[in-house]
Amino acid sequence: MPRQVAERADILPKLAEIFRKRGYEGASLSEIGAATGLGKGSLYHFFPGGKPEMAESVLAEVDAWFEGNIFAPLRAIPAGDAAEARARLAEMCRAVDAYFKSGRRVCLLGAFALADTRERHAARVRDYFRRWVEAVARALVVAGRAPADARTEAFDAVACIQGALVLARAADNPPAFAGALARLQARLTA
Amino acid sequence: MPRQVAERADILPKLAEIFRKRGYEGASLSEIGAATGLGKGSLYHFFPGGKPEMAESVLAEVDAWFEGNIFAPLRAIPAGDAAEARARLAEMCRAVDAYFKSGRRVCLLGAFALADTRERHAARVRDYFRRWVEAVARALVVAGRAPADARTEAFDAVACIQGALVLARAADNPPAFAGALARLQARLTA
DNA sequence: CTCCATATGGAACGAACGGTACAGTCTAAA
DNA sequence: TTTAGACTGTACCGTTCGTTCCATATGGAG
Repeated sequence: MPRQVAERADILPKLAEIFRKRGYEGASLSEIGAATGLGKGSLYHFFPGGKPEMAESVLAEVDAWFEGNIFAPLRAIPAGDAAEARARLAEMCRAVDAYFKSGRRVCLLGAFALADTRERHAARVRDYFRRWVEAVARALVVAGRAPADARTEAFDAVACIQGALVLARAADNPPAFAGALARLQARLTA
Repeated sequence: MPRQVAERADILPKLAEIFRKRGYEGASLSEIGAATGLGKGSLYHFFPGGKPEMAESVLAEVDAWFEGNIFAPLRAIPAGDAAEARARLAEMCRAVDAYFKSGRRVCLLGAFALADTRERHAARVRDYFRRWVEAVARALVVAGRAPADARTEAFDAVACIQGALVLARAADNPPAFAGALARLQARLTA
């Protein structure tokens, strides 16, 4: 194999960062080139499908991270182990706080859910949030909630996270996100 | 005065609708022209500042609507009248549900808080959410909460609304928004 | 009717867009 | 040392962007 100066995997985080900062439509190829340090030739070498493929790849990577680090651990809680369920829900809050850098980072899928790219990535965004809510609901059932209550509480929990991100970003007040997460953790593990 | 076929006030709702649907960067002048039924000449006649002025005017109008219909009523609750405070908090939930068309409409300021236009409209977005949270907190204090609790609960309430909008939009499931609002109302008026 | 400010559509503009083409650079294997 | 092919920068393409400009239409005031 010839040289491999840049890796697709190295580019994706930088791509994610610029899509977060500028949005899909707002991120121009020249900006992307500047942010990644890659010329258009390299960009189109790694992403022959152009900007749509870049965005899709970024979403897939973010989705995979959440699937592995957030959703799967919640789903894998042994039935009946309420204490473990509470522990993993608390761990979710910690991991979410870390991922979003305590409110300094925006949820790309949340932003794409609201903005112009809704149509384009609707299926992936829908699936991401569905799996998140279902994983939390599963954990809450193990923790002792009635299934119906667990579902609404899980919805409200994920909504709380997303809303706190919006408000923390709007107020430019990252600590507010951490505070909201702490209260959420208390509610979930009550 | 010569004819006035179109009014600035008539255009703003249509502008808001297209910014909601396509985002700031995604909404092109030709789309805006098609959506409003106005040529570029008319558009630039009403908004000499171009697209930035259009967005700013829309945000100002939305902000004014919330100020008059949501924030002010909450702020104006007579001190000590806990029952009235609960009633107006319930009325806020009803008005919010109506405004967002039960989850079929997106919060423009929330979307702008996350997306590419963050820098441009940061001050207005920050002020909007700050006034919202403070108004709810004021009502909660009158309803009997301790000031510190009222502040965090108000933050969580507005976050819940914004997050529910994100999730309802992502899942393409408007009723989920109404459900979240109903639960929020129950919590606030408890 | 004549004015004239207001309102309007659309042609035209430069700039920037996303995307393509390709010659050139470099490295690992032969 | 040669060579195949992964990588890279850049010039360039057609398109569309936001904006400007202007000829024209309109309707109340004089």
